[in-house]
Amino acid sequence: MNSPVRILLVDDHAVVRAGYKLLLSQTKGLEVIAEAATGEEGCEKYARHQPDLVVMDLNLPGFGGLEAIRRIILRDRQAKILVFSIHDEGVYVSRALEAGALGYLCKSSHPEVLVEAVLTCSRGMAFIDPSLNIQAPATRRKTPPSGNPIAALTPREFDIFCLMAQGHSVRDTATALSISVKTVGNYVTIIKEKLGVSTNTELVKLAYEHRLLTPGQLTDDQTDS
Amino acid sequence: MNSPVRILLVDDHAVVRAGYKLLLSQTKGLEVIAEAATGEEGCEKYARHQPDLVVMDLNLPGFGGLEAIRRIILRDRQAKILVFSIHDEGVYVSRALEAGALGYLCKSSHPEVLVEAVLTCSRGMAFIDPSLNIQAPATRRKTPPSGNPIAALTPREFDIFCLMAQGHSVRDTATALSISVKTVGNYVTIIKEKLGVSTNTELVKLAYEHRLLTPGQLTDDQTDS
DNA sequence: AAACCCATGGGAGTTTTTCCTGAATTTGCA
DNA sequence: TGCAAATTCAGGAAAAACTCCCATGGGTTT
Repeated sequence: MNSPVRILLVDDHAVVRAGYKLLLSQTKGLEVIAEAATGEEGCEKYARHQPDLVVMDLNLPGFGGLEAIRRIILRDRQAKILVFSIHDEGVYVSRALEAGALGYLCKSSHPEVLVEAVLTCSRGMAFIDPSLNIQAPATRRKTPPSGNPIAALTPREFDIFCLMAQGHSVRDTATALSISVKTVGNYVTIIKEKLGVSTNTELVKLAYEHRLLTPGQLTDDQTDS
Repeated sequence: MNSPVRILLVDDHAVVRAGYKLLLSQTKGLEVIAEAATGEEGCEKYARHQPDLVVMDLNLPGFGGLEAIRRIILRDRQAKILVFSIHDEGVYVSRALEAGALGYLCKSSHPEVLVEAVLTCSRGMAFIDPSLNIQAPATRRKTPPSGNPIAALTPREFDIFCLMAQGHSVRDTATALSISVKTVGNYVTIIKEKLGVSTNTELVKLAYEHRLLTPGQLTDDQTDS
């Protein structure tokens, strides 16, 4: 505990970042040395500051958090990344670990758990929020298949599935990921086949059914008058 | 400024609440006296503590933030509610104001803006994040004709919207309605324009957001990996 | 090293969408 | 009642997206 743990915060909500920063700085030995709002910025700041730990949201503009994790890991196999997402779905947890994350927390976790997770991960140990009763996936970089067809998607397919399910067009998705429209088109075809659907709209349905997306809060007072 | 502003925080993410709490307590004169994680709890805590100001997320389990706002306002016409959401779309802003909110902020706003908004609203004045370049200040508790765009659809358009939103293809929809594929295609284009979206997938999203569809029960195991 | 999986995209043909146009029918209302 | 506006329906042409098939290169596995 001589030198503090230098942390990079990646989250697209400025206020939320500010809150975490305060929260973390409550614990001595932790220091937020940089912040980023997008995946791109996160990668860049990682390279620049070489933090001891990254606390990363998954839902980021541009290429998402998963891709950011992959890119960081690509540069630094030893990077310690703690995912801090609003999603408590198992799929996301396994995807994040698969991408190279060391820990996974949910934003609805208890604040003390955040600190605990940060400390644990900073020592290079995995930490998954126990309240997310996810059976320990053990080592990172494992992809055991399961009954859920979504789990059968490759990492890249999953990225594209997420973007498409959020309502993006093939073109937008391609732009966001900086790859060819053709590639995305081909992926979408394969994804639909793997998931057993025939339209893009069914993809979105599936995402909601599997709680990868959750309906917002626009309550509807019928035909307002 | 003799007595501090007593604040009720409503947000379903515990860590996020903890962050806000710290952030707000940085400013003297502000005091978070209660927290709630759901709409129900928010209403209950409001009644119990009679805070000077409510900082409310919209995305809440149970009945959403909007409904919570309505219920609080129903009990206390003078309640001061500052919405603090991740959404920066105008629809959400007008919905919130319509429900009775006094202010609207986005989580990606600058942290200083949060404090400013809290102070402003606590004095009973409206505050809408300027960076959300929203035009309508709209006196609160007014019901502007805006309403939801889905209500603007003609009956036939609505039929087609529903079918498409359920994941059907244009072809299937045409078959189901015994009209030409061309006709349905044209409708879909118009519907998308009316609803302000550009892809079919966004149509499905919209249907879920407006609770025209709700995620059903998962049939397959959701505990993957 | 041979065999695979994965990510990436080109080619080409098919299908869907978009945009523009025009018709028949219904509706609103003055 | 009558006429304008709105609604429903659909064709054609060009643009976009979708499919299917194939090829390359980098990793892993065996």
